[in-house]
Amino acid sequence: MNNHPPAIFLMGPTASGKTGIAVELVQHFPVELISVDSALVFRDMDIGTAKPDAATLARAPHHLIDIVNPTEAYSAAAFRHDALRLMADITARGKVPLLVGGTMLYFKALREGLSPLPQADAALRAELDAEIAQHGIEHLHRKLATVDAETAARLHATDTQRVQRAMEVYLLTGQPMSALIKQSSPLPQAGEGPGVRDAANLPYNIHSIALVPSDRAVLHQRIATRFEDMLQQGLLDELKMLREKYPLHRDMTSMRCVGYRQAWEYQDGEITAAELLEKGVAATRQLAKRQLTWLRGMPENIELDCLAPDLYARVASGLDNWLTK
RNA sequence: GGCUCGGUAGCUCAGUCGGUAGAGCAGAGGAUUGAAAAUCCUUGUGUCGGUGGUUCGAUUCCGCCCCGAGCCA
Repeated sequence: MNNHPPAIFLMGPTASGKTGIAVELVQHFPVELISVDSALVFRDMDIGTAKPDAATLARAPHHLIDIVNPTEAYSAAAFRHDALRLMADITARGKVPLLVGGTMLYFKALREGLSPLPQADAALRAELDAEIAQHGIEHLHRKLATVDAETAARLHATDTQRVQRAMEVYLLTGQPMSALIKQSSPLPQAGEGPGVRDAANLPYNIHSIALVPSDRAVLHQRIATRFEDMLQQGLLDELKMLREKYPLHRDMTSMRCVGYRQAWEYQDGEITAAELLEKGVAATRQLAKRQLTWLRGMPENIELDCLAPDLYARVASGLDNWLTK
């Protein structure tokens, strides 16, 4: 091992029970929680994001929850910055940072680092949006190919978000994104083990736990029940309140969140109540699937079945062994 | 009880002028560098309701039966 301080990752798909485990851990271990969740960052978005309630948060405070308005943008880079600062603070207090959440890109950005690319530029994105609306994304992809053939080849011509981002990077820096990435190369080279990677990019010893369901159908059932509960708890009222309180637009990041997007479509009369339920549940299942795909590609994880009745005991004993080692 | 229209992939449906069928959605797998709960890629064998008949060959035409919806009694 090395002399780096300890930190814990607790990852899992939506509805896998991460929060419950984290809240329990905080009462038995000297840990402080950092949320790794791109939706929990938004203030006033509580029901649809399954945010822990006030009583739970009082008992088990989470960093990086309720830190931006739904009209604002957050990002993987902002997360990495915030998380590194918090991890240092927590460590200085003699506690162990416990990073819990389901936004796997954030975990990856934290663990492996990010290339020094420019941050998003709202004005430029608006210009590119207009160009895409007028000429189509394939046109922008062809344009990208003339200035950054390598990135254009890597990206599918219909991947609006990535093609636009690659063009944004080029226009902001005058250099192709592919070249900028190579210059910095913070990502691990072939042959490097995870230990080397961690040490190089994240100066902590990581105990990384992945909660994965042994039976997908059971997770799907949980997801359906949970979405029904959200509707009962007033997801639609919450969205109504949000739309009154903030100048929201449906293509803002916050309003693309699972549940809110479908609720918005319902409120605008585009889908029926039955479709809202069906689409909301399906979108949540698809989110869980993508999260599980990420986890499969992270071999350094300790995998535990999130459906196991003694899940907390398993997590706790593993943690106990690791911390006292 | 009579008439009409339906019964095709998990769901909603298209289609085959007779040569055993295909879309959307869902599902599954994958990608993932400042929007990531985003964005995108790949993936469709199912007694074509059942059973007889006509035919070289029926999911397709005909008869009967079953199920559903509607109308008339």
